Amino acid sequence: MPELPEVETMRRGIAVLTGRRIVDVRRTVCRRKPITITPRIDHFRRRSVGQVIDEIGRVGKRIVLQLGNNDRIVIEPRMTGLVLLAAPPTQQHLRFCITLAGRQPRELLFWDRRGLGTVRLFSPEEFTAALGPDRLGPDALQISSDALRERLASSRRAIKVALLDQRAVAGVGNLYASELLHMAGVHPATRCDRLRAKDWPAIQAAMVEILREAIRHEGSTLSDGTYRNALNQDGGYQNYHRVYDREGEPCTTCDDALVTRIVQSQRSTFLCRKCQRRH
DNA sequence: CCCCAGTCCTGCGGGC
DNA sequence: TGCCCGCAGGACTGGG
Repeated sequence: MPELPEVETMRRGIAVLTGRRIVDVRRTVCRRKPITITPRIDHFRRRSVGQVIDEIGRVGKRIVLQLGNNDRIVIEPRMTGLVLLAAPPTQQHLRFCITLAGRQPRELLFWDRRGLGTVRLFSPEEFTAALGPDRLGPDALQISSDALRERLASSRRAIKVALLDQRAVAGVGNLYASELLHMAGVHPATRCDRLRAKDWPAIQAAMVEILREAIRHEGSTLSDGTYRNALNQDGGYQNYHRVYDREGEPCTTCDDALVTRIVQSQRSTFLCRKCQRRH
């Protein structure tokens, strides 16, 4: 569930580790099927121990630790992964630990209940191959409305499905796609090639506003309680959701129609049929 | 090329 | 009450 706002909140939470030196990396004790860590842990350790974390960034829904030797550690939380400085929610789902030299906090933890997340160490070439412009579109907070239109306007896909395509634009996931299309007043099932010219700036502006607000509230912690910030605290944006997971409740904008749930590409989409007309 | 369905994995909640 | 199944939706793969 972590999308751009949750990953950005995690990134800010661990940014205090910038400049620190790695003294160990290890898989933690965990009886479950091990998560994907590449390369093998002994090679991972050999290449990363002794390196300084020069920069802690984000690419789409991934955390990137830039090391002094230009290698990068890329942490991908996927559905249930958390990046933590504090004690994890449970010990049994703790997957990976980076130990740092010097003062507290001394450990960067990766916790993942479902185990779909990954931790990878990339050379500059591997990084470009995996996360470069061929694989990932511009960041959702940076892309212009013209660039968004150019990347999507010829597609016959539904706009909501297209916004989840990380090659088109990076960072939007299932929750915020519904939220931003509600703010933009665009029906999620509208084919991209049938959107009107004014819809693209509306979608881009809503995307930036929704994502920024969600970051300000430190992301959304859903009822399953999985997402937490780096200190294992809940986010707050779930209290401001316009449509997501609110099926049958009145629309917060028109205060008239009820929020509807539809399924697109096997995923739930939420919308208000009055505020988001089809065309 | 474009797009969809299936897969990975776990925990929770609805239904019987 | 207890059990089982389906759903949650990140990214990737294979096939139409």
